[in-house]
Amino acid sequence: MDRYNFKLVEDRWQKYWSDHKSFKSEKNENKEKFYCLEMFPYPSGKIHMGHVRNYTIGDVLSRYKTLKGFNVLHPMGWDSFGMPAENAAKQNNLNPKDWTEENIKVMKAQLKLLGLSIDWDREISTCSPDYYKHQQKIFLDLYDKGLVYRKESYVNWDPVDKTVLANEQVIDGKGWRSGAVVERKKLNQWFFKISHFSEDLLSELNKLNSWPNKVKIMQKNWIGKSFGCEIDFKIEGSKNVESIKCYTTRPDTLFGFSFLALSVDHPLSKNYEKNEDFISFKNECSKTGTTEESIAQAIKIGFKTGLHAVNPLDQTSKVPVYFANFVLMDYGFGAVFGCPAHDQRDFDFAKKYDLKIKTVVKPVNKSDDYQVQKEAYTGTGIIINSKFLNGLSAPEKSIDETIKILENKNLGKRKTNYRLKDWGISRQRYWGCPIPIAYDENNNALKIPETDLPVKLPDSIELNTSGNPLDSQKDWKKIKIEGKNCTRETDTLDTFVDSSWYFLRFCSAKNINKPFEVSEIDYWMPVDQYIGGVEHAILHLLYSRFFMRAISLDNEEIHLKEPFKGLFTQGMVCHRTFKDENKNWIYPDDVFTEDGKNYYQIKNPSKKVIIGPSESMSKSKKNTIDPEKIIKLYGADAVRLFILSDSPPEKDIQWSDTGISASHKFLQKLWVLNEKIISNKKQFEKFDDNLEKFTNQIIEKVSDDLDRFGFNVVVASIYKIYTFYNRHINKEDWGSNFYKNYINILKIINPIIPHFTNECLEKLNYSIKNVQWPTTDKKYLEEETFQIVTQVNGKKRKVFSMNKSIDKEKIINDIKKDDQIKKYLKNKKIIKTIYIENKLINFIIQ
RNA sequence: GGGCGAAUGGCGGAACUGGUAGACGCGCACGACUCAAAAUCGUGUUUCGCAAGAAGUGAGAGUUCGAUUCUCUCUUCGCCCA
Repeated sequence: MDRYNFKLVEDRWQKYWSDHKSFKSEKNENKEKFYCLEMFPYPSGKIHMGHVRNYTIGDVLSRYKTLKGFNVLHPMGWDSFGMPAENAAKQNNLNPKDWTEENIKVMKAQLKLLGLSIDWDREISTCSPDYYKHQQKIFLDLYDKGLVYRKESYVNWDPVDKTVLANEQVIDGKGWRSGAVVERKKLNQWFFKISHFSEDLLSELNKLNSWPNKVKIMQKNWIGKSFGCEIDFKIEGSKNVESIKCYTTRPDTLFGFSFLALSVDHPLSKNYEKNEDFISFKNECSKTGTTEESIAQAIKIGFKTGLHAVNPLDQTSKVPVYFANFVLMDYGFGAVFGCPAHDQRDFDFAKKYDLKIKTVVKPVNKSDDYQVQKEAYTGTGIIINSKFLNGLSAPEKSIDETIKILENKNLGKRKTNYRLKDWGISRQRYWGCPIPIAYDENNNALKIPETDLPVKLPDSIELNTSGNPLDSQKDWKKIKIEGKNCTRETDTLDTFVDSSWYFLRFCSAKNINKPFEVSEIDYWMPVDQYIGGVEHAILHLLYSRFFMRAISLDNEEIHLKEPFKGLFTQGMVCHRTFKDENKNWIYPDDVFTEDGKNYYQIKNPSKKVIIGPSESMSKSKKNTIDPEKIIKLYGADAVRLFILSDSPPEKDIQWSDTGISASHKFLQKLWVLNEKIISNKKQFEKFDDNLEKFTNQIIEKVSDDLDRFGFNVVVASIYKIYTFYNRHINKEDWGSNFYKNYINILKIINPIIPHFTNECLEKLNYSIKNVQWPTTDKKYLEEETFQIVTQVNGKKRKVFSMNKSIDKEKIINDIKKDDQIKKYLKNKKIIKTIYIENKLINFIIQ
């Protein structure tokens, strides 16, 4: 008997799949399709355990659906533009393209080691001109539809490196590389008008029944629909400004109005352009970053204009107008009315500049002379100190009432607002998709003619320049459009653009003329099951939903709004962390243990290791496990089995050495079982009912569990199957139905351990071509006997086995006569008998 | 601060619509094989109790014949937003 040689078996089947193009997918109108997609990876160098988990889940589902008779599309590609390539290239003096392509080669080989059922003929890479030329075409289409525009906007500026930073490169308000305090800088940038679809993106969330609720709620909050009021404030003290428009969600607190705050970019700032105090104030403001968080945390500062705003509900009340660093031009009208008593930010500002704090909402249980003290009161309550609004319950009634009054007096207008801002897509980087635009001498934007696409990135480039590398490419920048000398746009597209339509490209990955073929999209889209990390719950998914709408807008052929019908977000892979006595992180590979409790450094066995909590695997904490190493040690099937077992896929999983080795050992046991079964030469004649029943029931259970992503429970069933069959073959007669059932078992566990089961099936001379998921016979799914749980006053006392044919009266009478039950019923009056068919009986006694 | 979610043996977790809590795995214990160890196989394993039995799903209440499951309050933890 041979031991199971996973290396040999896995190599063999991977070669077989590759040679036979087993996972090649083609449109077939006669077959129901299933588009299974996992979020494609960034080619960072090596795959990590998160990828292993993500792609194993998708692979099991794809293989399951294939067996169920679906025409499955399961593609893979590379999200290959982005900063890491540019950074790596800078550090090692390489070309980002070479770095990226090398990584793709390595990672592709690693993915193949996992035995994934991917149609590699549809492989795409977003950094390839074959991909991004179509993206440039889509960009121009959206431009024509009016969904792309250019405006001045802030970026994070590193004043030392003289470069634009992404939000994640700003750490505690400082540049990640230089450590310099990041400033705000205004640049002309391109935007997608995602706000055009705000309402639709929000309301259609309801229809996504197969999305996790959590993700839908996150998107809803991100879009942030609010109902409020647009108010015109009369301005006194200025010759050229009569009024200022302002948006608020809390007009009901207008009587607590004590200042008007404007963004430094508010049109009114033009009047102060030459005021030196204002200029230095504006400079001060620019030292705050651009994220909402940094603005919220920054110390509130203001610049007093000397103007006054009149309270529309009380003309006698006039309050000062300030410019303030916490007001953004992007939200509302770049002006907010300050009500310090009921907004913490306004409260802080009022305290600092000694402004009036007037309480206008009191908690329900407080008296009318309630006063806000140390902090703003933002809860619900009753309106006070507000003349005709007094007594209204806030906010539910008061907001509506106030808006009505303002509208009647022509002082304001009801308005819906969205937090969702347009999507800024310009990036001042080299390694991204060039924006297909050029500018004429007057700085008018012109589209690059379609015949000139793709706008290719120059191959050789000096990356260690300050600012955007493309900007210093003098020759590349020059272009003639309609005979006019123009200069190319040197910004590239946000990499989120690349991933916003790749699922469409997979449908016609090799079409060189078009981004996609409509007939292919009609057949394959939408993605039936999308699988990925919850970290993309907002941006990537929202952008993709936007793209689908943008492409469908005014499109006669495509009318799809939602790209992903089903969504599944898997949990992270965690591992315990190790530190040495100096609190430096240590790799798990560099420690050892003998008792599983105390760990020591391999290089220094006398040094004890400090064990930290289990956290999601990350390079910075050095708690990563290299999948390739593990696959080589235990085999892909063992890794697949382990990564699916124990934890439900939506929750975090703990990586453990004992766990993976248990999976590996289990496969060895399963192999021994299979060898015993293969070597049997006996003929069996008696049909085995029990075997038939077990197998039918477990097939049904595994199907149900796979349908609801219960992979951990499926793995438990596999262990049960082993125990059952291992016992069963000790019997003299295995049953005439033995091999049929055993083959069905191999089929249902095939999605999880495909190499192993294919090998077993082949050894049984069973053709692995066109394998179908086994069907079950109802006859064997139901038991003729059932267990009836007998309770007395709700407490379990005894379990009886009964035949289903016996009627209720007889069952109750028989049970009452049972000695053990009699004990509890003796001298007691039965008040009530609760009988649940085939399940339970409960006697209620005094 | 707001939103969402979670809490079950020594550990990871199971329990579809309220109906036998602890499936399955890890760990542990005992036994078999072995000169011995590893590996492997077998048996057991919520707690208390010799037992009959009792208690038990983060804490406290509630609805119900019956609650891990439904409702309310609280505690702790996680994620997201600020």
